[in-house]
Amino acid sequence: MLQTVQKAAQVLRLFTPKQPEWGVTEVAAVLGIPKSGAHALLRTLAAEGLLQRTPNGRYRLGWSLFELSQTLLDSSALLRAARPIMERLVAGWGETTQLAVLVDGQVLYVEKLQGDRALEIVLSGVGKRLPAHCSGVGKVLLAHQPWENVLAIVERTGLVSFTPNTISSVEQLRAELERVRQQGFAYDQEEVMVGLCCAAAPIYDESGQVIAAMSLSVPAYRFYPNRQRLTTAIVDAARRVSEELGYYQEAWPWENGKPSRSRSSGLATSVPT
Amino acid sequence: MLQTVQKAAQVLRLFTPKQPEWGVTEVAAVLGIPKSGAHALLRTLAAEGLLQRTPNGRYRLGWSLFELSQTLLDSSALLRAARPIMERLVAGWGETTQLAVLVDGQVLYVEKLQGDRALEIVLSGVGKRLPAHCSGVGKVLLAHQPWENVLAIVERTGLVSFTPNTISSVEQLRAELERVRQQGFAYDQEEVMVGLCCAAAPIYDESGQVIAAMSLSVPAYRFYPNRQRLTTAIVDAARRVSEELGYYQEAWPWENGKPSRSRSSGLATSVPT
DNA sequence: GGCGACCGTTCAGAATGCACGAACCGATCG
DNA sequence: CGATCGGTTCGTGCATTCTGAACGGTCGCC
Repeated sequence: MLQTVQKAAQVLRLFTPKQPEWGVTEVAAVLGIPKSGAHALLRTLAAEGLLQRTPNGRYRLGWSLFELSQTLLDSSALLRAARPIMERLVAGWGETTQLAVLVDGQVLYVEKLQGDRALEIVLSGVGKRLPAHCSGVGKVLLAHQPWENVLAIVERTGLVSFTPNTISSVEQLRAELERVRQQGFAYDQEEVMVGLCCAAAPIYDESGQVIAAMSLSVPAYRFYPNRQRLTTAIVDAARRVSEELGYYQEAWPWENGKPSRSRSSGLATSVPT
Repeated sequence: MLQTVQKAAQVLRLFTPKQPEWGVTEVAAVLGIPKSGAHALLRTLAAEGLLQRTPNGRYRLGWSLFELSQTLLDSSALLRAARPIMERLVAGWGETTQLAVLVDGQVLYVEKLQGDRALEIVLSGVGKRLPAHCSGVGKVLLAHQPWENVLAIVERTGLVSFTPNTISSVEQLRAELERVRQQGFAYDQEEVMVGLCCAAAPIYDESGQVIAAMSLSVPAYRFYPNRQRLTTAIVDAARRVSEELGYYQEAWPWENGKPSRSRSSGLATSVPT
């Protein structure tokens, strides 16, 4: 694990919408490294285009990151597969649908399509992160992680409470994740914001790994009466995306680890690399 | 210049739309480093979320890059300032307008608004790179670089010819950049694609540095009759963006280097090396 | 207007962490 | 069933990075 690269990545992660500009001294202070080291990191990253210098000698994120991100999106089967299905979902329900992945133990929202009946959800947004324990997509994603990973995440970030409904104990979380894994979907019942609910379902890639989660966000008063229909809608949509990605299940919510390969020999071999 | 970080950045740059997936052995071969080294780089980058693993053990770009890119866009005054002005430009002319920056000696397109009268320009596109010597925006950006930088870029990448009009000699380039710098705008007269022209102008930040370029792309048969009006339109639009960014010029296309602050002792003033 | 504090940058010595090649393991294909 | 290819691991020696102190420019305060 090359520590120099780790530190470089740490430096990149410092740059947030709230603090998009950093100086050598600040970085050194926050990371607890000597100024000269921080300087070397920043300077190298800037030379590589991952950072750029401001007129006053400080640093901001560089355009290379934009290029890399575009390459990622361009080559990402996930977004290509999910977008049209999300559009149909929004057209049918008029609610907001979101697509998210797990990054570093947190939920990263990758796509968000807003419906005409939808209320504006300010907390989540494309490119934004949220803790995983409180949202529908977060619980889906955590549920398909090894429990030891989940524990490590929780120990690192804690279980921040957004509303009285937010999961606040590890035991509660363990039970909830178990349920989510078995039933194949998750609810967020006003756990991140009072009055806001959502139903979320996992998206599998061709190897059976859960790589993303999709959700329909609905105001509470429209959620509870329609829970069943919402659930089937999001589960079905997520299943269609998974199939688009090359995941052909025999029995659906079954054995989260590696379902294919050994089960019925012929099937897994037909998957193109 | 931390070489480990340099190599990590090199690895990231390998991932392109054409080859979005790499294995350890390939990376080691292309970079000329031992497999174990490539493995360490890839593994670390993946652990940091800058790469992700595919089901078959190879590597693709990771979602962290998407997050960083969104942070960059969110905090970028350039795009915020340019977009509305580009929209008005498109509304007025019905032609395509583009915004580009210089990354690593090449033009990186950052925004592209297509007009209703416009022909589809396939070569350029958001997140795509092109050589700088052949496009309007590229010539504008090069013109405001120190000539030694330009030389280094040309020596590294050569002067690829797209059409008979493409600049193909260093002397030709030097003269053209000199003209562009003095007149404050550049034309691309079918230099990248036969039948396609554009007019481009520089965008300055508050310190007087050229940080981007804007262009109007027009089919040749509409370009030549309207060249004068196109020129004033794009120059004016770019000037408005610059002013939005805090650049208040006294006399406009004048003294490319560092106009404000100090006149005589001006060379080493703003950014120390 | 001059003094001081702050910040980015440079430098040289010291040890730590990376580079390297060989060996391991698992999958894939003939 | 064996051979080849790809990803992974491991231990050692050397070079690279880390460290802390000093430099020089800029800004703000007195």
